[in-house]
Amino acid sequence: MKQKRPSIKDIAKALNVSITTISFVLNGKGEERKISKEVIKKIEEYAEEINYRPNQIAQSLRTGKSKILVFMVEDIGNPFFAKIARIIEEIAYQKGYKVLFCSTENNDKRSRELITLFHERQVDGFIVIPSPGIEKDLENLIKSDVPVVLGDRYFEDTPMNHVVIDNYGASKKGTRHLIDNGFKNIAFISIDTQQIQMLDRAKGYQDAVDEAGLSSQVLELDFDDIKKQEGKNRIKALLTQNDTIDAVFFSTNYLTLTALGIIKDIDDELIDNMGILTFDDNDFFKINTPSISAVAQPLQEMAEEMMRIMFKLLKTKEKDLPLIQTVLETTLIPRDSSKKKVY
Amino acid sequence: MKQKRPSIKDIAKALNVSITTISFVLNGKGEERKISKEVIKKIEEYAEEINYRPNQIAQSLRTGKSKILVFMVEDIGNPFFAKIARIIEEIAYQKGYKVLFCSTENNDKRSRELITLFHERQVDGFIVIPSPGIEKDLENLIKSDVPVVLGDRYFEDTPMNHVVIDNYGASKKGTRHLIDNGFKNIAFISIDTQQIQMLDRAKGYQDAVDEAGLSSQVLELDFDDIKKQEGKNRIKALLTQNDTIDAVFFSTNYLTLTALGIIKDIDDELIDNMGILTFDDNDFFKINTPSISAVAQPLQEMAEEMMRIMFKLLKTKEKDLPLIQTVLETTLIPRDSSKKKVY
DNA sequence: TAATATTGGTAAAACGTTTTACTAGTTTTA
DNA sequence: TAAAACTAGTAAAACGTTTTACCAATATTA
Repeated sequence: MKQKRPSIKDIAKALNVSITTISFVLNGKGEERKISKEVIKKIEEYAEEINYRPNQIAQSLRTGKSKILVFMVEDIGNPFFAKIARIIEEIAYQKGYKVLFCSTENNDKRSRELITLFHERQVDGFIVIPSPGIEKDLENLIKSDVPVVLGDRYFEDTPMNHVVIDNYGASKKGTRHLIDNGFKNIAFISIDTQQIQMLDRAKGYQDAVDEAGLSSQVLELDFDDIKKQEGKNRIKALLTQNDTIDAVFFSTNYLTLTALGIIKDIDDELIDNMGILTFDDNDFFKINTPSISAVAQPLQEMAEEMMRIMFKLLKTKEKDLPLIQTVLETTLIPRDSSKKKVY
Repeated sequence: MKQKRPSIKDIAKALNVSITTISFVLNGKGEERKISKEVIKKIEEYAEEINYRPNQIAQSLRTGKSKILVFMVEDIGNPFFAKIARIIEEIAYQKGYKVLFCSTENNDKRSRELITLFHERQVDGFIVIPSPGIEKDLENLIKSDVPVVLGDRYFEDTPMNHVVIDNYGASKKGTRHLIDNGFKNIAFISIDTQQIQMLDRAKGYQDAVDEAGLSSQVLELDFDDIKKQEGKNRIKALLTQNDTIDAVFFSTNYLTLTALGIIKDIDDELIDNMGILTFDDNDFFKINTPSISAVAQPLQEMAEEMMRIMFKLLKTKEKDLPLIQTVLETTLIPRDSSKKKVY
């Protein structure tokens, strides 16, 4: 027999007190509301005894709060995001929040639908890796008092709370590393997008190359083409037609895997003779032969900082909290793929 | 100015009809309840015009349904689960459901807490990769009419809906593949657990080896030790102290990464001279040198089947639907790491 | 001693739906 | 032509909370 969960009403009936009193006591407002010690004790004990749990849906309906956060990423199947998700999940649960994950595919339409969907569902806050064109939608969200924290990138024209890495610096440092190790003709393979994180990475590369008096070589792929033949062909073309290129720097993790495959495909030796550096570390890079050098983002710190901001926003009622915009540092992990080549 | 979302009441006021009528119409019961065509049209048009969206929280409170599913896995940061999660998410959204992901760490206590938590939150269904000791908890869930679908493993003593792979067959096939390619002393590295999927895999290995008249060599690690030094040491010990081993078969993805690192560590040539096969494919195995052979699970199919069962359960009111227990086939992907070695 | 303040609560509205039970008027049936 | 059936709706309860506004009884103050 499926018996229903006890509600406040049941307690009221059993103890012969009003539901108001019970609600006050159970929300810790007993003292404040001058409820006597005995009544408080009685209620607390009974609630414990029958293992009473408030119905969160009812609470949500009444208060407008759901204790649910949403984490919007490009693709939850991408280990980079999955790892961050894991940390966010952990922190949220500790504070009594749950997290919904969703994948936007970096697609504005989809992002918009998801935002609307979750806003309607009264989620309490959005942590989002934004697709390029949802600036306005996020602005509206913020206007209607929903906490929003951006990760990985931000909008130059619309200041919001965010945590990002120093993309320019990281990219410059990475490029310099390749230069320092003797590479003279470094290609930069990236995504064709106006998103700030990619622009900054491109700029870091460009400046480092310029300062060293070397020439630059940039290939920008369409986001949707990466995994398709089209994208593969373009990478292959770059690497085969231009045989002066002696190193490549990949601007983001989902390029690297595809590209490594192509490099192996072209020529088994190529991977050993070419300098390789990638943004975003991955456990496999360590064990690959050659092991792949990477610019590692501080996943743990990023997640922690995003959540710190989120909870700050959730706690305060003030609308005009000063923006928090955190910039974290990356770690360059030099491995075999970017070692000086000796001939 | 934050203006509140229109509710049914607002429509009622504007059109001068009762909220009952509106509810009926908006739920497609207009005809059935004999509401006139004009009224239906009027309501639908107005709802459209003001972009009315029902408040799902209120709906949930009233109906007891939340349109939320939960997907419980060992670790959402593990690409194997993250990939499945992605597919499940996709299917769920198409049907108007949202998905909460959570990581159990294969820990019973944590799993139990999560189950309680979500049950209280009225999630509509559980898709779960169960930790070993939560049989009873899941049983209770099912008794209180909550749809449950297990994935990856099941409980022998308590039949539930599940979708798994043919672990025995897959493991046997994999072992045979190694044998066919000339390996004579194949070690099986696995997790020390009584969970059915692992037992079946061990058995498949054992039987294949026995049938070929070869000797077996099994190493079982503690789940919690894998990433710690303790686990690493034991793998290392096996591979170095016993130098007759010419191939290893890893029973699950999270072993493989660690172990490959160790193999590289022991001796740079070792990885080329030893046969390697692993359960669970990964994009990196393709591009590793040597590329790693794998027993690939049909992620897409698994997710689809779990969701098919879930929706079947959600749709029916009948308590005693016959159990659906699907067994899917794996694909052996032979790559360089399991090729015949020629000396 | 009359007005005021404090103590220890409670009643009822509200959040936004769904759904059951009802109704007044019209049409059909016998 | 009286009863039955249908049409086109509506009123109100219910889901389980939180919170505002109130109250009666006692204690304090002027």
